Amino acid sequence: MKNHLKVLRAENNWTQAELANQLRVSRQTVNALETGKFDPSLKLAFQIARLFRLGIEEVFQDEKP
Amino acid sequence: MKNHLKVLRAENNWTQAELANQLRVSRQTVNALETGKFDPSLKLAFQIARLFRLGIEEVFQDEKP
DNA sequence: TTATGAAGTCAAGTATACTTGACTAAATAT
DNA sequence: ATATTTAGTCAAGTATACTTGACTTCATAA
Repeated sequence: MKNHLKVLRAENNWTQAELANQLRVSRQTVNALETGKFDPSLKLAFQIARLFRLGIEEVFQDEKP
Repeated sequence: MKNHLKVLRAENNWTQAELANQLRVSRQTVNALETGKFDPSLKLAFQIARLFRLGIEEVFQDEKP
């Protein structure tokens, strides 16, 4: 699963900690998502898409569908 | 998180086992999703949306956004 | 009536998402 | 030169997604 989180965050000039606060997850979770350690839950994916006012498919893309 | 899985499956006249096979998950997982026991992973949500040729937001809806 | 298929559920186990706390390294500010 | 901020990472723990195997109940078929 690919995501554009790092780019979207950069566009908003947010630190990982600031993004984490808005999503109500830990800074380490944001870092792990950006560095591809794991994929978010569906719930968190919804929150992220909502925050950036995008569709889930715009933020996340299935690599091997 | 709400989902329309049961309706979508019914529209296709599939059993839970048949749907599970296509999604490559267990029958119990499909049942648990339909009966609201838990939400799918983002990966599985993508697979489900893909199978029914819908967007993720059309199949799943965040209850308390 | 008996058998079979489908849905629902439970227990116990494994895998993955997410947490807290701590530490390093690099960049930036003082 | 020193202090602070940010990103990245690790370990250990908790929460949730998903598995297998078994069992019950209901509906329909033989």
